[in-house]
Amino acid sequence: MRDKKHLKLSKNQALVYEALSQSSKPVGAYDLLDQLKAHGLKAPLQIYRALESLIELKVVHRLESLNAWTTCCDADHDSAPIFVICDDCGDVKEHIDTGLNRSIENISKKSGFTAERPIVEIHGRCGDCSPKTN
Amino acid sequence: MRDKKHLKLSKNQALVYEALSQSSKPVGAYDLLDQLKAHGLKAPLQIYRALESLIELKVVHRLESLNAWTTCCDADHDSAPIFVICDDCGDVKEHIDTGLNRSIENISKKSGFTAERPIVEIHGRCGDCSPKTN
DNA sequence: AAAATTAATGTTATATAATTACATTTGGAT
DNA sequence: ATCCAAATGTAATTATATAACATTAATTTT
Repeated sequence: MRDKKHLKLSKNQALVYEALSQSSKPVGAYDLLDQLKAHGLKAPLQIYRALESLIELKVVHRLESLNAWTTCCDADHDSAPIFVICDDCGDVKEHIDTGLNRSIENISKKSGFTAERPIVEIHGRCGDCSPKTN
Repeated sequence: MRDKKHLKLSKNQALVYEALSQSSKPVGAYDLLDQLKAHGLKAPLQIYRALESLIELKVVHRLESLNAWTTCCDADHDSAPIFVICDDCGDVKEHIDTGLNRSIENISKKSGFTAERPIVEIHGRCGDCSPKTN
C-alpha cells in the first residue's frame, strides 16, 4: 500500500497495526492481545475486529497456515501475496511473482473459476536454516 | 496415490478415510467425530490422530483455510496440490499444475529457500456460482 | 448545529478447533 | 514368547474465533 503513512486508523486499529509492524514475524491474535493489554485492550474481539478492518484496508494479511497476521509489504496487491515460511526459524517473507499469478489465472480460466482470494504459503527451510537439519 | 486400495489402514484410519471418501466436500474434524460416533469413536484425538497418519501416507490433505480435510486425488504428489475453493457452494477441486510448481521452485531458488510443503488454496467462485452475486 | 447514519468500541459468554498427558492395547518382528 | 512400535482410549486443557447485545464516536446529510 502506497500511503500506509496517510491512513487514518482508529485507536484499536492503530494499536494492532503498530504491534504487527514492530514484529519481525507474524503474530497471533492472542499474542497481540497480551501485548496490547498494556494499552487497555481486554477482549479478543477487539483484536479480531481491528485485524478485520486492517485486512479490508489491505495493509495486513492473515497467514492461514499459522493462524497469525503480518503487515503487508509495499507491493501491488491486485496480485496474490506469496508467503515463504521457514519452519525452522519462523522467518516469513512476502513475495510477488507474475509467473505464479499467471498460473493461478490459467488454472481458474480452465475451469471457469473466478479467483478472488488466492492463498499461497510455502513452508520449508530458509537459506540460513540448512534443510533436513532437525 | 496409486495403491489406495492396497493400503492397510488401522480401524480408526479406515473409518476416517471412508468418511472423507464419501463426502463430496472437505470435512472438519468435529464433523468427522459426529459421524463416527456411530462407530464407537468418542474423542477428538482419535480423529486427529487418524488424520495425521493419513496425511503421512499422502492419501489425505488438510485444507488450511477451511480447517478441514479431504481425500487426495490420484495425482503425482511430489508436486504441490492446488485447491480451488468455491466460497459460494463450497465445492473444492484439487489440481496439479506444472507451471505453478515451476513458479514455486523459482521463488524458492531465488531466495535460497527449500520448499517442503507448498500450500495453494484459491478461494473464489466456481462457474456454476456466478461471481459477484451475493 | 441538529439529526441521521455508519463505523468503531466495550463486555460477557460461547463456539470451534486442536493438543497435552497419561494409561492401555494391538500387531508385527525377532 | 518376547519385544517393540504403532495405534488406541479417555479426560482435561489450551488455543482460536465468533455471537449477542449495549454503547460511543465519527461522518454525512439536512
